Amino acid sequence: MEVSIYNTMSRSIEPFIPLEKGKVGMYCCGPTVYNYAHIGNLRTYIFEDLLHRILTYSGYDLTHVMNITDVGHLSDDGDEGEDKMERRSRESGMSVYDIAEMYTKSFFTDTSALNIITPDVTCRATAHIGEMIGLIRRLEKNGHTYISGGNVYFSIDTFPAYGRMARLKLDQLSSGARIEVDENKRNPKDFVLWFTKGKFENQTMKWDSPWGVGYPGWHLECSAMSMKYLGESFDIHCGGIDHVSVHHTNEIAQSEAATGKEWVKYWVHGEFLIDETGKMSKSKGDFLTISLLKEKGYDALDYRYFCLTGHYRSQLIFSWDALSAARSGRTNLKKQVASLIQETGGKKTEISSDAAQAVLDEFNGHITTDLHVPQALAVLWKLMKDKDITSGEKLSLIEMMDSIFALDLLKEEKKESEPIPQEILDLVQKRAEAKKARDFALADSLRDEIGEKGYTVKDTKDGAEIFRNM
RNA sequence: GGUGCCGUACCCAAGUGGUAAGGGACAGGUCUGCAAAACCUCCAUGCAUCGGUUCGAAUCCGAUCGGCACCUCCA
Repeated sequence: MEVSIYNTMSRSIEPFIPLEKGKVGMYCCGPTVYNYAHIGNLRTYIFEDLLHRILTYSGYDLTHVMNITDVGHLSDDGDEGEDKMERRSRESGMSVYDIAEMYTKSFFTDTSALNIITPDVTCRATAHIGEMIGLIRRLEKNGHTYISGGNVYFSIDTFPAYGRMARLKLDQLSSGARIEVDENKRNPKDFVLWFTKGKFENQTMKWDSPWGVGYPGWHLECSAMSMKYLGESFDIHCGGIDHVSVHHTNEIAQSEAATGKEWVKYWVHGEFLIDETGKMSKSKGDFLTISLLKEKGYDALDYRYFCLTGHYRSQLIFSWDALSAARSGRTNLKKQVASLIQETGGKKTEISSDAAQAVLDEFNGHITTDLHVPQALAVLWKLMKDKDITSGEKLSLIEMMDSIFALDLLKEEKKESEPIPQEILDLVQKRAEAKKARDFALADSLRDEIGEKGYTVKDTKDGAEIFRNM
C-alpha cells in the first residue's frame, strides 16, 4: 500500500518511496534515562509506534532502531553543562549505571503498558563509544573539527548546508541571549563532539580517546548508532518537534559532513502534549507519569486512545477531563465489541460485502495519508453503528483496525473477581425480598446502605449485579 | 531580535477551496417501581475579529486581538 508522510525537510506531505524497495530503515530518538518518562514524552513514542504499525501494515519490511541515551546529555550547553546522568547520580547516591538501568526498565514498562512495539534494535550510547570515536575521526580527517579548550568541536562553518532543515538564519540568531557564549567556540553554533574539559571532576563515565580521556557529545550518538544499524543513508528519522533546530540540525551536519551523502530521506516530527499552562517539562515541578494515571484509575490504554484522537503534528491539550472522556470512549468501544463477540461467539467473517470493503478502504486511506489516525478512529465508530455490515465482518474489520490502534479492543477484560463480603450479599438479598414485596422505600434505603459500604447494585433481567466501587 | 505554530460547540478534537468527522458531557425518549445499563434521538447556518480574493472560504491573502513553542536542556 502506498504511504504518504509529512517531511519536515520539505515542509510538505510526500509520497513515501523507500531507498530499497519494500524495506524501511527508521531511527527514532529514544529517552535519556535519568528520570521517569512523563506522558508528554510518551506521546512521541505512541506516534512513532503508529508509524511503525502503519508501515508494517502497508507491507514494508521495517527495521526500527531506537537509542537509549545514558551518557553525554548535558543539562546545559557550554562549559557549564553537567551530564544529566551524573547529576542524577550525585543527587541520588546511586551509580550512573544503576540509574540508567532503573529508568530504562521503567521506560519499557511504560511503553509496554501503552502497547508500543519495542523497536527491532534498542542501543545504548555507552555501548557505542568506539563508533562515536570513529565518526569524530572521519570528521577530523575531512577538516570539520577543531580542538579548543580541551574539547573537540564541530565547526559549522565547514558545512554550508548547516541549519537547512530548521531553516535557521544564522546571522540573525541572537546567540548568547539566553546563555553564556562558550569562549572556546569559533562560531556560537558549533557543538562539542568530545569533552575532555567541563564540569568534569565527578564524571564517572569516561573513556580513552585520541583526544584524551573524556566522553562524547550528545548529538554524536544518534549519528553513530543509526549508521551502524541502518547504513550511511536510510529512510526515516523521527523525534520530537523540539529537536528540529538543535539536535537534528547537528546530527545532520556531522553525519553528512562525515559521509558526504544525504543521510536521511524523511524527517518526521511529533508535536507536544501541553496543558493549560503550556508545555510539559520535567523541570516544571511535578510531571505526569503512567503510574500516576494508573493510581487515579486510568488504564495506560486510555491515554493511548486520548493520543489517537489528535493528529501527531498538532499540539494536544491534556486535562483530566479530556482523559476521562477518552476513558469513557474506549470503555464504550470495548463494550460494543464485547457484545459483538458474544453475539457471534467470536467468529470472524471474511470481508465480502461492498459496505465492509468500503469501510476498509476508507480506513486504509486515512492511515496511509500522513497518519490521519483521528479520522481512522471516526471510521471505526461509524462501523460500530453500521446496520448493513454483519457482526462477523465487523469483527474482522475491528481486528485489522486494532492492529494499528492497539487498544486491545478484542481482548476480554479480566475482572478481578474479589469475593463479595457476606454482609453485602445479605443486604442484596434483603433488598431483593423488599422489591418482591414491592416495598420500594426499603429497597432504596438498602441500596443506599450498600452504596455506603462501597458497593453498587444494578438490576438486570437475570437479577442483581454487584460491583465494588472504584 | 529571528523562526514557526495555534485560536472550530460545555470539554477534547478532525477537517487546508465545495457547504462543519468522531468521542465525552448535557438534554429528551424507549425500557425499568426508581436508579443503573443498553438502545434511539437531539446537540456549531457556525469555525477569534475585521476586511479582501472567489460562483463558493474554517480552509487562500492582509490586518488586528489572544495564546504557545523554538533559537539553552527537553518528546
